[in-house]
Amino acid sequence: MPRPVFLPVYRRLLQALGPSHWWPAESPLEVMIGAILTQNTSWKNVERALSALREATDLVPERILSLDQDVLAACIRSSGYYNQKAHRLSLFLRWFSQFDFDPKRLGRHHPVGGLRSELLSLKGIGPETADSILCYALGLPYFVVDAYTFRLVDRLSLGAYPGYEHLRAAVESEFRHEFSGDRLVTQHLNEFHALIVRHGNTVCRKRSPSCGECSLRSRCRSRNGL
DNA sequence: GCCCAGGTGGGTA
DNA sequence: TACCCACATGGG
Repeated sequence: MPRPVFLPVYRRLLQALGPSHWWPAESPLEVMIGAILTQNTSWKNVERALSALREATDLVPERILSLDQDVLAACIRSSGYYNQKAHRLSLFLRWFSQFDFDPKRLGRHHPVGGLRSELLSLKGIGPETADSILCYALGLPYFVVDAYTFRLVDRLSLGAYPGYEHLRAAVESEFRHEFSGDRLVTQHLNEFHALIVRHGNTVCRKRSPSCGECSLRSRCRSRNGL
């Protein structure tokens, strides 16, 4: 096993920011819906959309599916790309209905790795959305790579990872080696992604020559945070 | 007015 | 494989 590069960053972020208790949602289904709505969109706008959708349907999946497409789109308008996302959300929920909207049943049904492939086969579910669902809704050991993660790897010169899957595999491999058991690995992968997002969109958002708040200060400089 | 935000899919060379 | 573009709102 080569020298770890992500674990030191993880520990510094955790020490600087404290635990995250992610994902910000009340149920696995809400995590799944939020994961679709937050595609290329700020979380603030997603919260508005979730509130409107909750108002209209109580986030009961059958009720969401019973809405007309244009009504659903109107509910989630604030999250942007509302026509596209209304369609994606319907496709996803229709697929999820075969498991009676039961996350546990969904987790049990598939062999290792099979569930991820099946999620990726759904229109509108790409790698980041799939891994968000796997990690934060289902509690499975997958690391979520996002724009912040690529930026962090770049700013801190953590190495060359050509593409999403390479970076995900590298982080997961390091964490699997460090922590034992899926439960613990999941917990730390969950926390690492959460810390990266929190660091990216709060602490280091401002255009400053260094980040005085976190332990990445010496290298933490960029157009946009990290 | 301009840039960006916890992406994804489709088209073209 | 590597780019390009559409999709769209709301905040700084």
